[in-house]
Amino acid sequence: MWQNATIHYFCNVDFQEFITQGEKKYLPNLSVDMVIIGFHEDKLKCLLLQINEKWLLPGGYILRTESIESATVRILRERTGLPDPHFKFLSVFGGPDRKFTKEWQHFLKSHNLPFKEDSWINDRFVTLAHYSLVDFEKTNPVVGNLDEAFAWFNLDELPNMWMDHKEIVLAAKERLKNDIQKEQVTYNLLPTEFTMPQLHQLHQTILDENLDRSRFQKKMLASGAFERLQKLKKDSPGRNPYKYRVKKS
Amino acid sequence: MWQNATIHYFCNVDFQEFITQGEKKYLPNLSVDMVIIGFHEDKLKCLLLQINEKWLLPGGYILRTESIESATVRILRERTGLPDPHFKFLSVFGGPDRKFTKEWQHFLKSHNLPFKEDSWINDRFVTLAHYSLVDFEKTNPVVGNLDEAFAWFNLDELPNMWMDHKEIVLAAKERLKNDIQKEQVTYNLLPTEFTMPQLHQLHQTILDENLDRSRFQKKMLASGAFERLQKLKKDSPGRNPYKYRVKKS
DNA sequence: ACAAAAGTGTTTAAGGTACACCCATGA
DNA sequence: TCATGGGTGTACCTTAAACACTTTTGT
Repeated sequence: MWQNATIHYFCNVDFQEFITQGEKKYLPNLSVDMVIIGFHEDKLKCLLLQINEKWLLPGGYILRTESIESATVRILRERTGLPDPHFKFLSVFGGPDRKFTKEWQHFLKSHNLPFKEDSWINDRFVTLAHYSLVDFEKTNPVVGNLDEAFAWFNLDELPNMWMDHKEIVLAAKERLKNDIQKEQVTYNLLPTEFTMPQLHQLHQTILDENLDRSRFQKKMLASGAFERLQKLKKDSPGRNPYKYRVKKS
Repeated sequence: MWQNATIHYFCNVDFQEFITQGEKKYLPNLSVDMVIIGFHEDKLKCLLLQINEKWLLPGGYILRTESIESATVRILRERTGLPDPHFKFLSVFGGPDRKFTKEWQHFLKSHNLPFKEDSWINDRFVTLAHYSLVDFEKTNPVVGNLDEAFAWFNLDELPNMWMDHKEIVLAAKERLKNDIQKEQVTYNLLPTEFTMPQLHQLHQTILDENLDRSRFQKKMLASGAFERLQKLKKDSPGRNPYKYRVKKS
């Protein structure tokens, strides 16, 4: 179901500081959540973190001194190890009942920590959801202070998740379908050197439909966005495909 | 430069309540701003409010008990009188220095009210910018408690505005260009019954380019989104155009 | 030799573009 | 009857779609 799940050794001291200092350090009632999407074995994968059985999106809060973009980059770097991660704004989620009171209560109980109803983390949160397309192979996920593990989930086999986090993932999935048609952004999901069959498969997976191989190739090449490199040596039967790279303009 | 400018009689009592109660009533550090766009005399117009010489977007704060959508609708209704206004999320603006300290200080000074540096309205604000397309003729703008006047400005002749509000308007203008191509949303800018030449002119104005008359008409009719009504009686020379209405499906 | 995989070509349909033509109306 | 504005038609080009064909590779 997931790979590279990592055990996390929870630190009470860090958490206490998070609770007591957070209210001053961060903008209240506002969070950033990241749908981090990778592509592996012909499937779209989403990076999730585990807290108390349930899973949630990587995310965080906005320092009073930083912009939303800075916060997003900071959070992404912390969780993926990527120095210059791709990301794009997705949507705002902010219903009046969007509170994580129960989740935090459960978490604190399981760690024998005192629960305070009026703590800032129990207040209503408006979240700025983003999505990030990453190269699965280059991504080295790291859990946060509170997380027990991380895992890559298939986008169509999501686990039990916090609050509306599953809804956010599905919104990102739909958004990708729209964005892929126009923007080059999608190539972040592949290594810098890739073959047309790989790109073809990626598009088919994202759009969840079969695309004519011939037309796809011609369309991509006609766009002029790629440069052809040497051929790839395969072990499997069949012709060796060319490798391509996104043209740097 | 503007029309229907309305004098506002400022009420100290209302403002005091706004300052003292606002911190409890509203989500802190978060606002909603609206780019309200109308179409009049072949020009796109934007509804702005005046406070102390400078102009700003209609906007407001989010009640702790309401969703962002509710807040947006509430603010729109208050300012336009429209019962069921169109709106669409535009973008988040939230740089670390996005504070209106100077503007409020100026405002308070001019009304002989005490200025408090640590008031919640002087803190950093992340704003959720939306745009709304309205029928110019049906819109009855109403100023807010603090505003001196309202006015419709041409989108390409914007006045001196608060902070990044001009940037937000220009973002909406660009966004319209993208949205008009796919969505029927744009017809909110016209009366329910309109002619093809009117729609043609609207599209040309939004896209800021000439569109082939013949092709435009055929494309619109081929979309099947419109139903033809009786002809319009004109006083000017030339053939009488048909009126159309968006098909209710 | 054969199957599998990758690359290219061909035919047809649909839609975009530019422009020409025709119709209705007021002065 | 002429200028003006509105509606429709046509020829040309580009792109989409479906499918066929060819080349390269491992077995």
